[in-house]
Order: sequence, then C-alpha cells, then structure tokens
Amino acid sequence: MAERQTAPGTGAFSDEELRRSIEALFFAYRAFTADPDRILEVRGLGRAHHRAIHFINRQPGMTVSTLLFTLGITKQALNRVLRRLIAEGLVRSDIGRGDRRNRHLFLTPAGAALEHELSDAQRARVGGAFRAAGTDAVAGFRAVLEAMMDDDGRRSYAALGDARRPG
Amino acid sequence: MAERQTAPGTGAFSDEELRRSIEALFFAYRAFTADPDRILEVRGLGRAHHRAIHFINRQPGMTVSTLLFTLGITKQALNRVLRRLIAEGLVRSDIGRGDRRNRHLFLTPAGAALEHELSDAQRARVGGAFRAAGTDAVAGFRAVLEAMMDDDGRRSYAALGDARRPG
DNA sequence: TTGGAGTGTCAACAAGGCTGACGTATTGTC
DNA sequence: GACAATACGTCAGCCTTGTTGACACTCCAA
Repeated sequence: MAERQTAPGTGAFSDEELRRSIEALFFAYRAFTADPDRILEVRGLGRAHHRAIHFINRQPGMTVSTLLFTLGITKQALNRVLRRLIAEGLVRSDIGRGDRRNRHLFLTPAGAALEHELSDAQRARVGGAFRAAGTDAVAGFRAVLEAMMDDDGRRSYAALGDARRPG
Repeated sequence: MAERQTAPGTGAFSDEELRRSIEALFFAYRAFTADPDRILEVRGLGRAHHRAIHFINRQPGMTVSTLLFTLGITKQALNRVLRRLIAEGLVRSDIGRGDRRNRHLFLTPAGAALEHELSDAQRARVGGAFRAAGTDAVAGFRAVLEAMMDDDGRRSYAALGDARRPG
C-alpha cells in the first residue's frame, strides 16, 4: 500500500520526494544538534542538559512535572539531569509557595549565560539557513514542522507559545 | 552580539522567531522518529539499526566505510549494529570483487520488508504533513533543511542524490 | 484522617555513542 | 619480494541517557 509513484491528485508527493525529504531532515537535524554538543562537551554536559536548560529558560518557574511532560522522558531520567544542573549552579529549584510539593525551576545567572551561548550557536545555524532560503521558505518550513508533530508535541509546543503571550 | 530584536534588513529574523522554530524542529523530529521506534521496539532493534537499513536500501552495495561516513559514527559503533543485522538475516555483506578488502552491503528480502515497513510509517507522517502544509510549503521546507546541513551532511546528502541518478 | 499527587532517590538494565588497542586480509609501492 | 597502508572486524572499558520497579516523603483535598 501507499506505494504511489505518481501524484494521484493535488497535494500528493512521490515516494522518492518523501524519501529525499526524510534524508534532508536527518542530516539537517544532525547539524542542528552538533553545534550545541560541541559547547556542552567541554563542560561534560550532554544534549539532555541542553534541552532542560532551553525549556527552563523559555518558561521560568515551570514545575518539574511540566518539564517532564515537555521532554517526554521519565522522572528518573530528568532527575539525574536536574540534579547535575543544580549541583553545577546552573539551575535553581524553588519550593512552590502555593503548593509546597511543586518545585519551580529557574536558571541562575550562570545557567542563563550557558543558555545564551548554546542558543547563539543554534540560532546562528537556523538563522543562516533562513537567510539563505528566504522568507517564504521559512513560512513553509514552519508549516510543515507544525503539521508533522504528534499530539503530545503539539500540546507542549502550544503551551510554550501561550506562555510567551500572557493575559 | 546577535541579539537582534528587529530586522535590520532583508532576510533577518527575530530572536523569538528563531527560538520558536528551534522548538518546532525539536517536537517535529521527535514525532518523526517515534513512528519507526515503535516498529523497531517489538524486534528489539533501535534507531541505529533503522539508519543503517535506510542507507543500505538507498545505496545497495555501499561499502562499510561509505556507510560509516554517512552515519558519522565510529566503526566500532557501526560494527555492533551491522553484526546484529547480519545475524538476524536482514543484511548481507559481500566481499568486493575488485578490491577484496571492501565489504558491500545489501538488504536481504527480510531486510527489505522491514525497511518498507519503517519507511511506510515515516513517509505517512511526512507525507501527511506535506499534504497539510501544501506544495509551496514543502519547497520551503526542503530549502531550509538543505541550507541547514553542515559540510559533512551536505556531502553525504549529495552523494545519495547522485547515486539515484547514475550515468 | 486518609488517599493520592508531586517529587526525590536507589538499583539495575539497555541502547548506542566514544577511545584505545590489536588482529587479519588485501592491496599498492618501493 | 619486502613492507607500508587500507579496509574491516573485534575486544574491553567508559559515558550519556533512556527504561522499570520500588520506596519514602511532603502536602493537598475530600
């Protein structure tokens, strides 16, 4: 099934076109992660630490369970990452004032500095690709990515967007 | 540096737009890999096996070192993956006829069947996103991805494309 | 008061990267 | 013909980052 070689109608794509796009996504994503990986390596940190730092920066004060859902990993896996970030003075974990079971996560100044360094590298690559491809291409890029997410991803993505526009 | 809030000229993008795109890429890529992961899980295989199978399918007869360069991992890491795939009867390794030091890799019928299953799932998600976003968006998507690759990725990506158009 | 939610942590395990070192064909070169 | 280089395989050990299962603690809400 689904072995269409030619387009049966509007909006269909050839097998070869899809395979080529899958490869493009693979190689592009690899480059996308390679830049921050190099920065993290000198500190002995990994991609998991980067992801935690990124989302804590985007939503300061977010709880552990929100971060858990956003990352889509288990609490044990996240805990190991957070413990390290807190021990290195990059992240601060505050007990909730309303509900004291909750931990609210913030970047320390050192954490914010690292976030900035990582983000600069990643934005440089993405921004460079955007400038090379042009404004129209960027709109298409975003549209395809958003259509490609699964429900969990879409929920997290939307929640992050909402948090940027409070009220 | 590089903290531009407004567009200084044509083809510049806001900090927020870049950060949002980075998140979109993260969530989309996670969905993109989740589908094949589910299929592989029941066989006890992982993402690394998928990647090897994908590229062997795209370039039947490719040598071990070519695959090594394409994947960007060490020969020890690849060897572990290949050994498993050969043991399970999914991949065949033929001694080179010209240079007997080379090993040429092929999918067996069972390997091709698995490749098809994995590829169907991945093409379904990418194809669905393409149809939802439209033809113009797809062109932009590809343009951005290709501009985002690093040199190694671009080389591998180009080599795969050339191999599809022999002569 | 009690159940359950949110969190932290221990242990054990697996995938899949890495480096270093070594062995073995095979090929090309002096 | 001797020897270096290439292509590949493999062993051993290490790391990150994911998993399950189990347990303890704090605290909120019914």
